[in-house]
Amino acid sequence: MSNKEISIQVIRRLPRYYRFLTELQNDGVDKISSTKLSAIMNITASQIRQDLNCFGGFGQQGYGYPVAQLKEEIGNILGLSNKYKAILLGAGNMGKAVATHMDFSSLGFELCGIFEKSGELIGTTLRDITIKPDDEVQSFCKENDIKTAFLCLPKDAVSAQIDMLYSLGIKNFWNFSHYDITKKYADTIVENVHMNDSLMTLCYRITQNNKEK
Amino acid sequence: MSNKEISIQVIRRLPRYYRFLTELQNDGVDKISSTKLSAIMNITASQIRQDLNCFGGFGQQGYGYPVAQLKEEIGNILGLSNKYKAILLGAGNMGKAVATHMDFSSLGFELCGIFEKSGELIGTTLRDITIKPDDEVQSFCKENDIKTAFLCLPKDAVSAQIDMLYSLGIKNFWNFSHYDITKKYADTIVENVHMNDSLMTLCYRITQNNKEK
DNA sequence: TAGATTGTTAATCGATTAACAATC
DNA sequence: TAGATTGTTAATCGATTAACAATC
Repeated sequence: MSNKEISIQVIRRLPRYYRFLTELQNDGVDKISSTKLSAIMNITASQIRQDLNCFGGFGQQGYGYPVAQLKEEIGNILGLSNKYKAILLGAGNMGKAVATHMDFSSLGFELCGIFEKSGELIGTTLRDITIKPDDEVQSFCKENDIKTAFLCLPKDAVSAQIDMLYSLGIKNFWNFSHYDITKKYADTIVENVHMNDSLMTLCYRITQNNKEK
Repeated sequence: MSNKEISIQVIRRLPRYYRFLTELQNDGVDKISSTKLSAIMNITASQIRQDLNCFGGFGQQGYGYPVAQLKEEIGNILGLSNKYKAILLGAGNMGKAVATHMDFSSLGFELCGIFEKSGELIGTTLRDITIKPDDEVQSFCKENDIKTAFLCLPKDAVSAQIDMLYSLGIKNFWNFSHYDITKKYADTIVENVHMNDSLMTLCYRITQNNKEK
């Protein structure tokens, strides 16, 4: 397996390919050329071919790409058939949204536990998972060999918990806070969802657009 | 005002600058050099100077950048002091999280209305806003001159509503669905929050990391 | 075989980094 | 003035696009 580094730009496009291929599959399309796909996805055919060839030759000259197979290949590259055990910290509105919205099993994860700092939420359930108090995180992670945490906590709460999580061997994070995990622990894998940043960007673009008129 | 196009990469870094500057300000720091800031933010000093100079010379040779002033400048560039009126469609878990989590007024927006397709949520309140039924969207937007919508709906629901929203003159979207708004209406401004894609990327990186061992 | 479309190399474009003169 | 640090130009690096030979 040749492990030449794939750029993060390419990786971040894979989910989008996967999504469009799933749609094509559902529409009963069984092959597609890079040119046609490029029209659907609003990117260049060159980029599609370059992207896919980072991982191997999935197409067939003169024919195109087999939709179902390509989708599966991309799923494999992403590792979506894994069941990485994860816990969710924070069962507030964001945690609730994450727990209920995401189809973890088709995204490579299994949500095993949900934790809250205390209060009336403890003991209630989300998606058949009983919310536990924070002070059980440690024992739970050890027992269940948890390596991944979804952090739906405010920044300060993350800051207060991160050392404990790291010491438990949890090094993979899906982070909704603005706490900078990588800065403190360089050997972690962190995907951030920064909703504030996204909304600020929208604000900028609206503001610019208004100026141009 | 010279309007040479600023690259989206630069724009997407502005919220992060803003965040770090806010922190520095809270810590009572009143000036900072690009070199020191680069160490804190884990980027190069060159990039900081290049980024900031897209918008003007905010620094002072031999001294550095005044923290409070620079923060304010970036806030102005982003347009955070605007109060763009927006409605939220979808008061499910994600909509609830968005409505309660985000401090819209410091992000350039004002949340004016929340709408749900019907059911028991209608009439309840979120952040002092009474949730209204979908069929009032049209009249509400006209009365209140709404130009922006936050879409916390599943893809199919967006697909069913987008023409109506567009016809009302709503062209700015904060979109949590995987519906491709820009593809249908090219003259819209859309910021997507694709949580699935983010989690898939995390999955990929974990999978890669496991392989390397 | 002829036509189509990939895989892949080469050219272009743009973003990041380095260097340094300007200047506080 | 000397030291520090910006603003800005130049160099480098990497990503995207174009082109085309390989091949189904």
